[in-house]
Amino acid sequence: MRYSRALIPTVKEDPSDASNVSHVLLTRGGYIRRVGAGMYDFLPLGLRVLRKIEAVVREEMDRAGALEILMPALLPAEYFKETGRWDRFGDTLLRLKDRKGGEYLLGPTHEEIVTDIARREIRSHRDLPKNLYQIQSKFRDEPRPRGGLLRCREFLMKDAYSFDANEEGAKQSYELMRKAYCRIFDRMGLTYRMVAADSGAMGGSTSAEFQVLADSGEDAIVACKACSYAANVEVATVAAPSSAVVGVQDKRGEEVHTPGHGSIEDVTKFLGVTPRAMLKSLLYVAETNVVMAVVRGDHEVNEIRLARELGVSEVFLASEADVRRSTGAAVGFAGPVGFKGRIVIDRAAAAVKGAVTGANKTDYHVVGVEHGRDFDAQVVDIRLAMTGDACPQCGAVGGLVSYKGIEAGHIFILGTHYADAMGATYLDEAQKKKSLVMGCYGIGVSRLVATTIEQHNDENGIRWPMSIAPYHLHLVTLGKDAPLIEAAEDIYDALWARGVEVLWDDRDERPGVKFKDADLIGVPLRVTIGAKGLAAGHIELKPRAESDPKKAEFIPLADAVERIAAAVSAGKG
RNA sequence: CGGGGAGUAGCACAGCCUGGUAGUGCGCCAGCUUUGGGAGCUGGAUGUCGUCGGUUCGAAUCCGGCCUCCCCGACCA
Repeated sequence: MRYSRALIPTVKEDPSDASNVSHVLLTRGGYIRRVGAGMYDFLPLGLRVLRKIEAVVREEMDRAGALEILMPALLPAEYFKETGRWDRFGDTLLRLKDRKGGEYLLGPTHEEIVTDIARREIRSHRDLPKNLYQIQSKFRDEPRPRGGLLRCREFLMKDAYSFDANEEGAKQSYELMRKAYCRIFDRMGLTYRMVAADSGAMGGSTSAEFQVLADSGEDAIVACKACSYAANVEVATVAAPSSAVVGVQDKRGEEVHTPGHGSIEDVTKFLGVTPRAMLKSLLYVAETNVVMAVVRGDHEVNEIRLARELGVSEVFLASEADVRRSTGAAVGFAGPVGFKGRIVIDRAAAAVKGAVTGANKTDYHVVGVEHGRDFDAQVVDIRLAMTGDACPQCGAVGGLVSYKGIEAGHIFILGTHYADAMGATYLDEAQKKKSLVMGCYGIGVSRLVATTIEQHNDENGIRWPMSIAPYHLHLVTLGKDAPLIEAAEDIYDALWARGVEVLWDDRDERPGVKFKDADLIGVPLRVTIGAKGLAAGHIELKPRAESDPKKAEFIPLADAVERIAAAVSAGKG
């Protein structure tokens, strides 16, 4: 593609509405434009990247034996009513009506539709296993779209659904997908972790998230340095504390005046104790009851684990009014000693001797408190795992490390939930009717465009991995003399003939403009042809990853095509 | 849904407090000069000031309703 004929509207200034790197660079590099909240145009460059990612995903899905189909994005409501998700999905579902008042939705995911295919077309155990997938636009009325392509209301997703005769078969299908997913993310050059995750409300028995590590990620995960353990903090467990933390020993249950010091940070400074020696008491509303959750001062409550321990589906942090009502004190002064109500305490907090905690009296704390001696509470595992914690799997002390991740893929074994709800059955060898056992496997294709940039960028722009770059090579010509243009045309044609996708900046622009745009766009290899070099019989090759412009490699004109083609195929991996 | 912020030229923003008919930079167009890391000079084009209503002789500016967008939180296969 000749730049002069392309549509690559690069922008010098950061767009005002972009808050993360990928959104800024995709906009500045002329890849995407915002149409509305959570809706984007893919301009030519953006679409090329999207198609490259699709191609990688498609190749690996096909390699794993999955069969590509295409289901509609516009769906009749009846299918979602059949499984109850018409109601359960709530406001996230984009609903619409046709001229006759019939109810429809834009598909947020396609379990119902694919299960309908299965119940109509799969009848015998001989038809199994099957794995059907599609790459299709999905629609979700997100409460808050954000991050450019990272969280959209319309986005492109690859969703696959496996059908097996039994749980054992489903596990094999799941394992195939797990391997395919690893291949996909490896090929894209991403640094990621496969983590244990919350199976969600859909009743999945086995599931894993593929989290691409990036500081801008919305998900928190922990992984062990010493073994394979990795989990979303929502489900991560922590090895029980091996030794007690000792705080203030010479006092027992003494009240101290701590005027205006309600936060852990304030109190530790004011009293000269460490956060580890404090008990942080948080009040939660579980259904209609107020429950106190106590964790160590340097720990955070894992609300998902807390809800499970309490046997409810979710918990909410109590309002200021609820806190005052149940403790008789302002927020910041709650404590387990003398608290009237249910108390649960994290194992680590229960092991603190001589702790400092709130006195349930505004502006007062108690010093020298101990679980079991000064108050009673149910001991549970309710804290968020964090860097430095012991690994729950191998026990390595300080083995866990926290990361931020972007969820790029999620694989589940669903069991017979949908098959049961929709009557998707098959006949086994004994002619017995049985429910199909399903799995589902998603990859956020459009999200991956942004996710990759979150991991591959520098101060000058994007640095695409070769496998999904919009072009393999960015050819920059400096000058417009006939011999130079002819040399460029020869190389350009020869490279395309060799399968190298070349973007040729043939614009009548100053060198600085061309170099800046090249860095911003982020094509992995750059070749510069200048008058001086050409006179000396060479061109210049520089990888985008090399930030020092002086490190460019000079290549004799005669070897150029061969060398570049080799560099491209090497980069393709 | 709670809290905060913003809608003025293609983009980024100033002007608003203290009402008098719109400006800067980038980009765009033309010319001259320039040409290895976002050039210089000269000239030029471009605005329903988000929208509806109110106050006023007069509204980008003051007041009210609505819409949209962004950020933090909540939410989230």
